[in-house]
Amino acid sequence: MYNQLLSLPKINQMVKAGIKKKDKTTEEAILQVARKAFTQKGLSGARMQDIANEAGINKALVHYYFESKEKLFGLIFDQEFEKFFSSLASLISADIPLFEKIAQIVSLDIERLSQFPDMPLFVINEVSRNPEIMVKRLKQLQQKTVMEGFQKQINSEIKKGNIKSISAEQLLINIQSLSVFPFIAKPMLKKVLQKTEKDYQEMIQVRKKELAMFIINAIKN
Amino acid sequence: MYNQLLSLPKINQMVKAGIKKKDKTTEEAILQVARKAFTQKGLSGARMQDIANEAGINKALVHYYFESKEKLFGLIFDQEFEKFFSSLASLISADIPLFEKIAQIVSLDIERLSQFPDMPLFVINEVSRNPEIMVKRLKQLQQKTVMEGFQKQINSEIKKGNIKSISAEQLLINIQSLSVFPFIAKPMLKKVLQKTEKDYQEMIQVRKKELAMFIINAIKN
DNA sequence: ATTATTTTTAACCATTTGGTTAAAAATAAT
DNA sequence: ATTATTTTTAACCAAATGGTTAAAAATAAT
Repeated sequence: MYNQLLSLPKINQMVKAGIKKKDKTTEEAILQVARKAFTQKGLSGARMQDIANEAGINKALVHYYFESKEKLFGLIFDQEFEKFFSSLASLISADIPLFEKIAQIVSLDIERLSQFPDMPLFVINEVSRNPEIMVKRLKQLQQKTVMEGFQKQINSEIKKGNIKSISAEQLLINIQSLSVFPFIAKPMLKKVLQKTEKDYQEMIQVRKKELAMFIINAIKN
Repeated sequence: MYNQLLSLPKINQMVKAGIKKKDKTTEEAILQVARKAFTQKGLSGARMQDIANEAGINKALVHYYFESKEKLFGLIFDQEFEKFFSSLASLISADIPLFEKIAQIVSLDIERLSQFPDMPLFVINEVSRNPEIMVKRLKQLQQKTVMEGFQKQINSEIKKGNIKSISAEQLLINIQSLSVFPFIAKPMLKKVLQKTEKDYQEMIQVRKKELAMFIINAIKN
């Protein structure tokens, strides 16, 4: 890494991209095991040495590719944060009937959470530990417009007498609570409810079917 | 601490308790700052030196009173875990009408969570990191009987046609999700919804009023 | 007052941790 | 083939970390 400006693997590979097929294996192997380490153990719990070992490489190589633990963590966090909110904003803004929208949000949430079960606790944790981490990531996500649009849709349904009075915020928090919490609290709930992994996943599948109706019933007149 | 069997401060003070008024200040000061450190930073993020500093004492004194980081952590975890589940089990088993029970659970939850906002994320985190930690704590909590009783009450309401079909488990998960999640995700939700601390607390108060009705509406016929 | 006991501290210690360096190995460019 | 460049490693390093020890200070017992 003696040419700091031009030779950083990432920049280099970006430049090279398209010209020759990139050998991403090392860099991607690191990212893969780093994601696992950070999402499972958090920033302070993860160890650079463990990441190197599990990637089957020297620790210095991790620094060669990603400079510091914080930088590597930042990349992982960005990606997981993206997973948390991606497609949610556009769904909330979508021009579809409210009840259908609720069903789609729940469905999307549970699919996404089944695919990335460690993601929500990781994101919530690191934001709790360091709220500033969100600031730069939230810029493009123009939530104001999104929420205002959603509130309008809800107000319209209230006025029509289709649903009870509720704020867009509270409804959204309710939907996310009901979707996300069972994944965040999974290890605890598993023990408390004395469920096997299979049992728990079946329970989640039942939720996927019932949750939308539960929410719709809660607000409909 | 040269008399390992008899002189450990805790044992000693227990023996002395009642005879002369105990000077618990040091031990309690440690517990107080340790709770803050562990609940905010987790087991791996908390530092014994920080705990000593914030308690205004030498680090060796922390070990004198609590032996090791793990032991100290264990004490804190037990207490926070207790907060999480205490009074919930008895409320679930209480012989009161279902809708009233739901309202009381929600009310209890939100009061408890307002008082100990760091507790749920802490417990969930540490259980996620090390699920075995729950095993010993869960023995006395004979959940089976509790859940069976609750299911009977629900089945009875279903049979009477008062509520829609739902399992005790799913209903309980729903209640806890809706109560706990806004506290766990507070820093994130605060940023996303662009709320000040005051705004957020007001939002929680609104929830406290509306949540029980939301749940009851969701299940009632 | 003297002794025994408990509490507190300063100074250490071994290990872990994130990070660096210089050189070697592998690959690409000429 | 030779040189330049990139990738990888072994060996370090300084700081941090959980923990220990021996002695001092404070308190209690006699």
